[in-house]
Amino acid sequence: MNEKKTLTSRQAEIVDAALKLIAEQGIQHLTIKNLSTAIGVTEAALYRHFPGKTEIIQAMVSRFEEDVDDIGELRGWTAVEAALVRRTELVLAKPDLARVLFAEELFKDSPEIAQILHGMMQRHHKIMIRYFQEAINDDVIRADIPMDTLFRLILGPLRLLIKQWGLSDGAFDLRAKRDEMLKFMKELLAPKMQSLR
Amino acid sequence: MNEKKTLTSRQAEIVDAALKLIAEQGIQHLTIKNLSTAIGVTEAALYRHFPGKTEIIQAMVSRFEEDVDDIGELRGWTAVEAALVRRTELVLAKPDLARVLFAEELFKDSPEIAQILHGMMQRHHKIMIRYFQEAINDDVIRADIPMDTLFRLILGPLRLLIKQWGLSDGAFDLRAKRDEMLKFMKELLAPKMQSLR
DNA sequence: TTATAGTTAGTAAATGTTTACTTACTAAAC
DNA sequence: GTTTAGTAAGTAAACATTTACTAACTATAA
Repeated sequence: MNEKKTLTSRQAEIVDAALKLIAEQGIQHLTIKNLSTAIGVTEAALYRHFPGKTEIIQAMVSRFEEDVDDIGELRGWTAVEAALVRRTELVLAKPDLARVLFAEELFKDSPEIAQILHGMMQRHHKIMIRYFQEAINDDVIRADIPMDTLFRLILGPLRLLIKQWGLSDGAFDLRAKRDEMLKFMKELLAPKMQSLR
Repeated sequence: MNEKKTLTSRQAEIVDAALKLIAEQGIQHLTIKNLSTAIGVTEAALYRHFPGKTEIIQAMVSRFEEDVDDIGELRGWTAVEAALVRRTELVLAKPDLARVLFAEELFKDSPEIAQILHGMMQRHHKIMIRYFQEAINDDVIRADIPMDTLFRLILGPLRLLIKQWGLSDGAFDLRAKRDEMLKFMKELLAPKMQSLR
């Protein structure tokens, strides 16, 4: 559907700087001036690498997609856990990217970007629901919770955890809290009586 | 600590318009020009009522405080439920305000505003934790989940629910989904054996 | 009662700055 | 000797804010 847009090293550098700018100072400070001085060139130089600001933002958003999906061959609850782990590891590896990832409001302009994000969310939602269904079939989590509610009960806490971590500037151990959360989630969502099999 | 800043009717009108502008078009469109034309006056007229744009945003944020707190005489799990209900009702009653409420990133500028928001969040967190502790003492929810994790398990799903509702432009029944979520939350978080009492 | 002075809430026009973007030129690499 | 990646110096538009002025009230002193 979308062609892979391989970036030159300079383009990647620009996109990284843009990400960092937004993460640290908010989207209001993502200006051509700030971006160019962050890299150490003049404003005009950016236009050698991108046709305009919009395309820079687009390239930035597209970068999200690389990192989000793909859990390998896992399935069921194992896949759910792997997905949540993967997401927190992404946050730890690229905090700038992560801080922007959950801020869908930032891109109210430019319907193109909003649509990319929306598509990503839809896809993610679909995949997670599949894992949930498998986990239910495996009798690992209870079957009486509607899928959308289940999604919120699991992804909501994770998002809040990541947001708190970002706002606190990494003040607590994200991995530890994530593992703790996962442990309780699995226990809480387990079927009432695990007798029959 | 903070003096009550009673707004004139015109000031309130400006703040409302600002809120609406942000909710509908994002903070990028909150300009003096857009704001003034939304109200139907010239740009300069706004400066008769506020010293500058910063103060308008500040007044806007301050307005949140009125609506958030205060659950009355309730306590324990009842108070938790009431707090979550109150929040969704606020979203339903004032969608503009609500959509801005959860967008902390939008106010990275102006440390004053960030501090107001931070203070609000802290206070809210503290109150909720107190209710949780009461609910644990009442043997309504289990005692083995750390408070901060419990907070995320309960508030995370609510935030996600509201965010989804906002992004979907009110496409589903927020009250119904909230009640469903609350029902499952209470059941999931109940102590394992409710025998002794 | 009617001048006088002051306030309130507005305007039109101009300010200086910042925005994204362009043009013309240049040094070096292939 | 042409492509590549940069610069210096600009542009028009949008931005927040200021200025000088005005019309409609309001209180007060003659």
